[in-house]
Order: sequence, then C-alpha cells, then structure tokens
Amino acid sequence: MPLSPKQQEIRDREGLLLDVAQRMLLERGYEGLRMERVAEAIGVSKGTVYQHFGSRDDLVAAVAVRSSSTRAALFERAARFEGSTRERIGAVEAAAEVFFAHFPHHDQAERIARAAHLSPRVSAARVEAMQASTGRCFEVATRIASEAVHAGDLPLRAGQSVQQLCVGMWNLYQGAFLMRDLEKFVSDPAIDDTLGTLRANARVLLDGYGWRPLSTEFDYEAARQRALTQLFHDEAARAGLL
Amino acid sequence: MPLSPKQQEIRDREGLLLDVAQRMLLERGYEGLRMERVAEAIGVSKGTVYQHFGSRDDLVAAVAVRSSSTRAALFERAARFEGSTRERIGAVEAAAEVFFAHFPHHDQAERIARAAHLSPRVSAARVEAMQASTGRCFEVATRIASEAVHAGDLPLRAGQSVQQLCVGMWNLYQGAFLMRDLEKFVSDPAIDDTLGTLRANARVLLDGYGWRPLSTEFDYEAARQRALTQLFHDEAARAGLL
DNA sequence: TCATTTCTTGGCGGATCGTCAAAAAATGGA
DNA sequence: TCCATTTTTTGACGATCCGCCAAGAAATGA
Repeated sequence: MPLSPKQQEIRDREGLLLDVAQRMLLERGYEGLRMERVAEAIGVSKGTVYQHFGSRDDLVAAVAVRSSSTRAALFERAARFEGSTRERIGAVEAAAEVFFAHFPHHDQAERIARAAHLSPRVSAARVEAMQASTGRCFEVATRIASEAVHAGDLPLRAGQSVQQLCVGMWNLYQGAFLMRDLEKFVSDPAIDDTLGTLRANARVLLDGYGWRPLSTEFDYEAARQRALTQLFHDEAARAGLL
Repeated sequence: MPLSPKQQEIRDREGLLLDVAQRMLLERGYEGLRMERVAEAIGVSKGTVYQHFGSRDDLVAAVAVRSSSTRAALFERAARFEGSTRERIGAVEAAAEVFFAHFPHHDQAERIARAAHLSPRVSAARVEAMQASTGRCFEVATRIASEAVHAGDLPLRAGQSVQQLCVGMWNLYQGAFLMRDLEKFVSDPAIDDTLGTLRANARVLLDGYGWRPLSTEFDYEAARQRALTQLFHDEAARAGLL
C-alpha cells in the first residue's frame, strides 16, 4: 500500500537526520554530536529525534549501519562482474575502493559505534543490522573464493580456508581506514597513497595464496578500470578514481 | 636529584589512575568512564584527577599511549632476536601476539582516543606520544625489512617498498583486533582463532613478497616458539601462548 | 464535522564535565 | 620547632546535555 503523506514525511526525515548526524560526527566527533542540534538542523524538536533513535548511541550506530549497508550493496553489485574468479574478486576490491573514497566518515562512525557497543543503549536490531551488513560483504567474498577453489583457480594448502583468505583481505582493507588517520601526521609514500598500497598488498596476498591467474600473468589494472567503468562509473568518477 | 616523597606520590598516582581508567574502559566503555568514579577509586577528589589529565578524552588518550608504548617496547625487544631476517620479523610478530593477548583493552582505548582526536581536549603532547610509539613499531619492522633487502633475502619488485610491506603486516595485525569484536557475534573457525588466522595470513603475505626462506622451506612454528620462550617467556606464559 | 489515534513539543529531573576560590598540606629557612 | 611561602587538594558551582513524558497539536477516517 502507498504511504500516507505523513508516513512519507517521517520516512524522509529519518534520512535527513542521518545526514545531519553524519556530518556532525565527521566535523566534530562523538562529543560534537548533540541531539538538540541535530533536531534544530532539520527544524524539529528533540523529542522527535528520539522517536526515530532511542538514544544518541543508537543514532551513531544508525549512521554506521547506513553506510555499512551501502558498502554491502556495492559489494553485491561487484559480485555480478563478469570474468575470471580473480577478476571478480578484483571487482570487489574496486567496490571497496569506491566505498573508501566515497564515505570518508564511515570508519569514524563505525569506530564510535563499536566503542559504544557495550552500551545497552543501542537497539538490538541496530546491532544485528551492523553484523548483517558485514556478513553480506564477507559472503560475497567467500562465495567468489569458493567458486575459485571449485574451478581450480585457487589451490588452498592444508589448513588454509577461503574464510581465512577473506579475513586477510578484509583486514588489509580495514587497515586502509587506519592509514587515512595516519596520513595527517606521517608523510611516507606508502602511507600517503593509501589505496595504492592497499591494492599492492592485496595483490601480493592473493598471489601468495596462488589465486590464478597471478598478477604477474595478467593485467589486473585494466580489469580494475573496466570494473570501475562498468559497475561504478558515476561513483568512481565523482570520487576521482577514474 | 631524588624525588621528594610528595612528588613520588604524585607520580605513582598517575599510574594508579591509568590502571583504574583502563579497567573501566574495558568493562564499561567510554560512557562508563566517569571522572568522579576514577577519583573515588583511588581515594582522591575529582579536581586532583584534572591535575594529571586535562579532560576525560585526555585520560583515555593517556591510557592508549601507555599501552602503545608498551607495545613499542615489546617490538624493540623482539628486534634483538638472533636469526635470519625472516626469523626476526617473526619475532616481531610474536611480540605483536603477546601484546594482543596481554592488552585486550588497548584497541578500545585507541579507537576512542582517535575518535576524540579532533577534539581539542586531548593535549598535544599526548597526541604526539601516540604517533611516536606507532612510529617506533614501524621503525623496528622497516629496519629488519631493509636489512633483508640488503642481505638479498627479500627481492622486492619494481614499485614495491619495505614501507608497503610493513603497512601490509600492520594492517593484518590491526585487523586481528577487529576480529576480536566479531568473535562475540560470528562463529567461524577463521574468526574464532584470531591469532592463528593472523599468523597464516602473515605467512602468505611474506611468502608472497618472496621473503626467504619461505615458510615452505623452514619451520617458522619452531622459531616462533623459540622467540616466545627466549624473549617473552613470562608474558607469553601468563597469556597462555606457550 | 468530530472522535480517535498518532505525532510533536519543550520543559524537567538527573547526571556529568571542568573550573576555581578557599582550605589543607608540604616545603624550607630561621 | 615554628612559620611564611609555595604547592596541592578539595568539593561546591555553573553550564551543559541526555532522555523522559504529559500536555497539546496534527492527522486520520468514518
């Protein structure tokens, strides 16, 4: 059934609130996020904000969930890329890069949300949503890796698993967010070019696992460009990745 | 000159305050750290705490700095391990494991401190100390990697650098902290055995860079045990790593 | 039109942060 | 030992913010 005007208004408002909260988190940090200010910014009163989010931590978590879901959607879009299994995991990497460039605030919100994690003031549904969107990302990656094993592209040794490989990729990727913090203080080529370093290390890791064709046998830079153009043209262009 | 009794008392108190703050952060998170409670816990008043730490965020940052310095010291101890360059970087990995097991609160504090980073309420000296101790860790790793290049153990390709490799290792290691959070919610062998996964991926990465002898040519598990026993016997035993 | 339901408001209680002037303790020379 | 000076501690205070909730406003639908 169609939403009544009022219901639509409430729905839109939730997005506006998240936008405002997101900006405040990025600009002024956790302490700088004031519920009253958020309310003022979109012309409602504090009580109304609490209609949407049960607490400040819940609002922070909601910001994290939204961008986290966006990432999962990008990953799932990447999963539809056509090519070898290794080209397809490359498309997922491209999705990660797009997200990284497009949501500079995300790790800030997520970090804060996790720090507030123990807090019983974050709704259970929100916590679960957070887990779920991380799970979706992992699922995309593990599915491709499993296919690769099945197709004979990825010869795992004893004791290795696709989960392990995916954890490794995920960690390299999460590390890029940490590097971005360091950028502000340390000056070093490897730290300055965060995404380049991420790509390089991901290549070494996948080559190390023996995921064929190896980066020495194939031009993955071209494949990456193709993925960015085909799958994420608008976002990549706006983020300056093309 | 020797410290007067009063000065010594003040000095000791700083450590006690950090101990209390550390425990509260671990048990109750950022919101659970109350300045008044910290003061009460060691029998002084709130004002005295502010004599040591200019603000709550500053106290959190100080907790992070202390454990971060401890990590740097562990890394530097690892640097004195005798063996091939790859065995020595393995000793650094062992140091990272010891720290990981011994300071479960650290990433919590560091995450919060970084989130509060923009806050002007963290003293500049503290921010710098944080950067410095991270820098010390990197220095240990890059020095060993550089030696490896020089000795011909580590044949870097065009475009690769020791910094890049160290960033990769650091990211894998930092990722372990993130995995620890996930452990609470997801159940998977690769996530459950956080340190095992870290070791496995580190091996793949170093093998991928071609750091000889490769893990297929040498028993690094034995080397790791030797490093733990020789360098970190007490800490490793207490953390259940031996 | 109006009764009912849903939503919004803004003030209030409770709690914490960080300050500061007054009090207490420490210091060091006579 | 005494006491003037310096250093340190205290805890009440102003300011701020969170989250609640009862009263009022708006929307709904018969």
